[in-house]
Amino acid sequence: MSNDASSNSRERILAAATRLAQAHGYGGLNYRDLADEVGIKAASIYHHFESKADLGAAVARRYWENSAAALDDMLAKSQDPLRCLRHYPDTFRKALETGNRICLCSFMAAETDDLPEVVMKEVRTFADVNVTWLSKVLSAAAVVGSRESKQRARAIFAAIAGAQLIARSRSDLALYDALIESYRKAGLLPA
Amino acid sequence: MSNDASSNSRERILAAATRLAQAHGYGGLNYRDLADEVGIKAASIYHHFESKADLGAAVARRYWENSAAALDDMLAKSQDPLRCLRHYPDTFRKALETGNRICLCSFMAAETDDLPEVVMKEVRTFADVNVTWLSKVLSAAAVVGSRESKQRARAIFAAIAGAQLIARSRSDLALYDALIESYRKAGLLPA
DNA sequence: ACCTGAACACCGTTCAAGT
DNA sequence: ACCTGAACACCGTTCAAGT
Repeated sequence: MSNDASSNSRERILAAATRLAQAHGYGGLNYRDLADEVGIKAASIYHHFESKADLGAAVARRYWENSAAALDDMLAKSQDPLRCLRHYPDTFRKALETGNRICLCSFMAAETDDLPEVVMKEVRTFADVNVTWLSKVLSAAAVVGSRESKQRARAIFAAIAGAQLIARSRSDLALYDALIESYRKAGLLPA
Repeated sequence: MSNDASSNSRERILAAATRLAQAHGYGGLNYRDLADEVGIKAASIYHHFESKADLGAAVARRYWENSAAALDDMLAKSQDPLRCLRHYPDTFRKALETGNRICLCSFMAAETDDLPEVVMKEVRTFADVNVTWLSKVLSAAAVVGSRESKQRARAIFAAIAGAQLIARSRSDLALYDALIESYRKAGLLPA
């Protein structure tokens, strides 16, 4: 079984750490608050993760794996790349909806100077996953030519990360929606 | 005189704190490193700023005041709103050029949950200053109608903040330039 | 006024001892 | 196997006490 006591604790640590890091960053994530949420003591976390760097890397890896799966799932189910493209901003909206959080990797991108390399690597992969998916979908929907699709994918990803960041600073979900709408009007995102 | 020992210490603390916060955030800004850069002891900082919140607010206020002055100066000197709009991304590029730093207020926007209200207030003002200036210049250059200028201004500000954040995570100045170029191609920024 | 030593609270981490 | 109390070395923050 994968659902024995060990993997359950590990799962719950990962889930709580993800939530905390989306609100406070890697630096602001602390073992005592994390342990409190899971219902164990800080020292017990070391039974599941060798170090904070190890935990941070596992959290970020999990984050992009889930994102990649959700995006691929959306595309497989709808078979409509343009529709997928219209729904892409929703995945970032959810973080704001849930306690005004932001994308884990956006926060970690800001923390570049203080991030262990094992964590940084996963942050970069999150961006790669998003850009690769967007590029494929942009091409399939014929929004841009295949030669420009990666460029445009990067621009969309960066712009949405920025919109999420600014909306968080105002705790204003409507601002996020307005920014996405502006991107559509301006031509960055397909209407 | 404004250049006596007191104001010099204060100035040097502000300057060093700004640089540190652009790289490590408000949470990652620490008094010992800050004091080392200024050549005093950590406790001495409290003679110039009542608390870390007070210092953070002063730093952020200084930051948007300087930005507002620089933007107004650029517009007054060139008298060419379209030219100003083309140079706007350069002001964010400079932070990346200087030790891969990002906009102080972008980092602080991520830290929303852990920021004292006095600091948060200045962070919001930085965004307001930029959006107001962009809105005015967009209108003057007739890039968009005056009714849509504020919407577009917000979109440009958010997108550039995002581009800076992503470029930092890759330590890649060329990526920032490519993102700005993509924004122009897509129609978000005037070519 | 300007500065600092020293205390304080908190951090990630370790480890012997518990179940 | 999983967990914990207690301790460790360290660090950011604060304040009473110096000059």
